[in-house]
Amino acid sequence: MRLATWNVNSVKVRLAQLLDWLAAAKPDIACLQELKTEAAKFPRAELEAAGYACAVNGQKTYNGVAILSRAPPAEVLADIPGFADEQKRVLAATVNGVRVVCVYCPNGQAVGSDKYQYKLRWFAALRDYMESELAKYPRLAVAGDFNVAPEDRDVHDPKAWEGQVHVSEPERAAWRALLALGLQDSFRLFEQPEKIYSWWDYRMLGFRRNAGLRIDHVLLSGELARGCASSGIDKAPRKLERPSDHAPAVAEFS
DNA sequence: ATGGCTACGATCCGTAGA
Repeated sequence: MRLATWNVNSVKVRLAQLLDWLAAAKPDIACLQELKTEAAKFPRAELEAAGYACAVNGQKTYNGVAILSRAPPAEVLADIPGFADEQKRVLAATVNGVRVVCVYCPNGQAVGSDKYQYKLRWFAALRDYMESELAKYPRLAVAGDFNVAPEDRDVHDPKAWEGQVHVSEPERAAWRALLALGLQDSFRLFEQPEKIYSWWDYRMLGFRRNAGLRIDHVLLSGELARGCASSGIDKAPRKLERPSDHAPAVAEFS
C-alpha cells in the first residue's frame, strides 16, 4: 500500500497538478493539507473521476484537510475529540484496515507568540489522541504537515534556524512525544541521502538553492513500520510552474 | 538587510504561511 501526504496550498489552485501527480505517483491513500476550501466547494467530482473516494474536513481561506483513497473510507472522524478548535486540521479514516490520520499541525508563527502556545497545546492534544488511536488500531499511520523539522539534519542551515519556530526544543519534544507512543518516522527507517527536504520558501530562490526543511512526515505504528518497504520525498511537483511550497512525502508498506 | 513569494478575501492592502 502506498500512502502519501501533500500540503497542496489551495486545492483549487493546485487541482490540475494534483490530478497529474495522482496519475503519476499512484498512491492508494493521499492525505492533503491546506485545502483553503470549504467541503461544499471541494473538487470531489474531479477526484472521484480519477478513481479516488474523498473524505473532507474543509475550511474557507485557511487550513482544511482531506483523505483521498482508492478504497472507500470508513469510520471517518473530523478534528481531535475533546479539543475545542475552530481550525480544521485533522481528519481520520479507516482504509483497507489501516487507520489513517491526516494532520495539518499549526505553524506557530514565532517562538513565544500566542500561535506558538496554541501549537504546543495542539500537539499535546494530538499526542493524547494518538495514544488512544494506537490502543484501538495497531495498524496506524499519521501523515501530514507537522511543521516541525525533527533534527538538525532536516534543516538546510541549522545555525540560521537555531531556536526558531519549527526547530525549537519544545516543538521537537512534542514530536518526540509522538515517537514515544511507538510511532516511527518512516523516512528514517531507511538510509537516506543528505539534504532531503519537503518544504522550500517561495522567496529567496529557496528551491533552487535547496534551502528547505523536512517538515512533512509519514509516521507509522510498529506493525506498519515492520512492513515498510520505502519512504521518501517526491520533489517532482515542486519543480512545476506555480507549485505548492511543499513536496509530497510517500511511504510504502504491506 | 529580518525582506525577498503566494493565496485569499478583501480592495488597490492586510493576514497568513514557514
